[in-house]
Amino acid sequence: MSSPFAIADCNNFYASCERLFRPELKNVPLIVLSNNDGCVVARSQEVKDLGIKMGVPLFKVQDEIKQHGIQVFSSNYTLYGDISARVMQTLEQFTQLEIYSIDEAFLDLSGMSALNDYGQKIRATVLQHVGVPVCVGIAPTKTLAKLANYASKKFKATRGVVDLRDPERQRRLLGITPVAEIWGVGRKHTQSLQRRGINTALDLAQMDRHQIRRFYSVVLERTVCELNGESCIGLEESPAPRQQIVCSRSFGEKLTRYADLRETVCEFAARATEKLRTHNQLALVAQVFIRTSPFDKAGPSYDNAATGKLTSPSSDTRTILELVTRLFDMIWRDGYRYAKAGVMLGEFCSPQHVQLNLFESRVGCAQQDNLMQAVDSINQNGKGKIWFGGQRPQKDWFMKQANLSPAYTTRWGSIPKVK
DNA sequence: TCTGGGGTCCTAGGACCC
DNA sequence: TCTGGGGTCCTAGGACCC
Repeated sequence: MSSPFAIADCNNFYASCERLFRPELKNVPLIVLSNNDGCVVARSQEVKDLGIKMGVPLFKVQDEIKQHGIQVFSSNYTLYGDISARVMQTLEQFTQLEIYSIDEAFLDLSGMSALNDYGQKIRATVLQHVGVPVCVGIAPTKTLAKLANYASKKFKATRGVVDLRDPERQRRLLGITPVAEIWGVGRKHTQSLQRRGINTALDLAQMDRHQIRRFYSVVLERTVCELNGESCIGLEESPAPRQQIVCSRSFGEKLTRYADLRETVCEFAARATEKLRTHNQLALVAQVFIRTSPFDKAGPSYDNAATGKLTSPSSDTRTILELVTRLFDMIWRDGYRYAKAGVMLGEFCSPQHVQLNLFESRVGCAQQDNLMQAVDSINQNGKGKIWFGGQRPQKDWFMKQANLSPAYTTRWGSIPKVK
C-alpha cells in the first residue's frame, strides 16, 4: 500500500483568526468580507449553519445580519498571513509538509503508526500553539485525504480526525458524499455528471476511466483514479516558482476618466513589480485589462485586454511601467464606467506547458511524471505528437529528459472532437 | 447603491509556413 | 484557384482550486 497522506485544514480560517484577538466573539456568528466589503469570503460555523453561502454579496444578506446579530469584519490579509505562517511552522515540526493554501497543508505520514492518535496530536498542538482549530483527514491519496477531511468537519463524532485508509470505510463514505464535494469536481462538472446520473462520489469512482477521459479530461480521470486509492498526485515539498503575478481590483466607485484609471493601472503595475522582486523573478510579458461591471445593466459594457513583451526579462519598475502604460493606452476607451482593472506579469522562466496528442486519445501533460507516462504511450503506439506551448528551450530540455528522438514529434492525423 | 482576488492546468483552434 | 498533409507557434477560454 502506498504511504498515507494527511491534510490538516484550519476551520473557518479567517473567522478563526479574527476570534483569536476577540475571544468574546466565541460562539458569536461572524463573517469576513472581501476587498471593498463587496461579498462574504469567510463565515464562522454559526453563519454556515444559518445557510449563508460563501461569496454572496453583502447587500443580499443584510437582513440576516441584523436578525442574527452577525459580526462583520473587513478582511485583514496581513493578519491571516501571519497566523498561517505560525500554523505551518507548528505543522512542520511533525513531518514533511506541502503548504497547499493559506489554511491547509498536506503531510507525509509514511512510516507512521497509530494515525488517528497522531492526527489528534496534530490538532491539539496547533490549537495549543496558535489557537486555531484544525481538522485532519488521512488516506492513501490526496483526493481521499481531502474527502476524509470533509468528513472530519461534517461529522462531530469523529472529533476532527478521520482515518480513511480502510477500503470498506472509503466505500461507505463515498456512497453518502455528493459528487460536488470531491476535490477537483466543480460546478460545471457536477451539473454534467448529474445529467449522466452520477450523483454520489461512489458513482464517480465507479465510472470507467476511459469514458471520463473522453467526456471530460485527464484531470478528472486522475481524480477518479485517486478515489480508487491509486495515488496520482504526490507531495510537493518545495513550492514551484510562480508562473504569473496578478494585481487586480474591483472598484468601489466606478472610474470614468482616463487619468484616474491610468493611475490605478500604474499602481497595480508597481505593486506587481514589487512582488516580482520579492520572488526574485523577472517578467517577460505584461497584460493589462479593464472592464465594466457585468452586473451593470444600465451602461454599455466594455471588456478588453492587451498583452505585450519586453525586449528582455526585467523587474525594473520603470521598464514595466512604460510597457504597461503603452498597453493601457491601446485598450482605453472613453465613455464607459469601469468597474475593474488589473495587471498581469508572466513568463518568468521557460514555460512549463507541454501538450501531447495521441491518435485516438489525448493527454494533456503539465507535469514531468505525466510526460513520462505520455512517452510510454508513444512508445507503445509507435506514433504521436508532442506539442510544446511556449519556447524552444523547453522543448530541447524535454527531448533530452525523455531521451526522445525528434522523429517522435511527427504529427499523426487530426483528433476528432468528442461531444 | 452594493457582486473578491490570486492562482493552476488543459484544450481547441487560428494564423502561418512548406 | 483549390485541396491537402504536415508542422509550428500562439491565444482564448474553460475548468478547477482556495
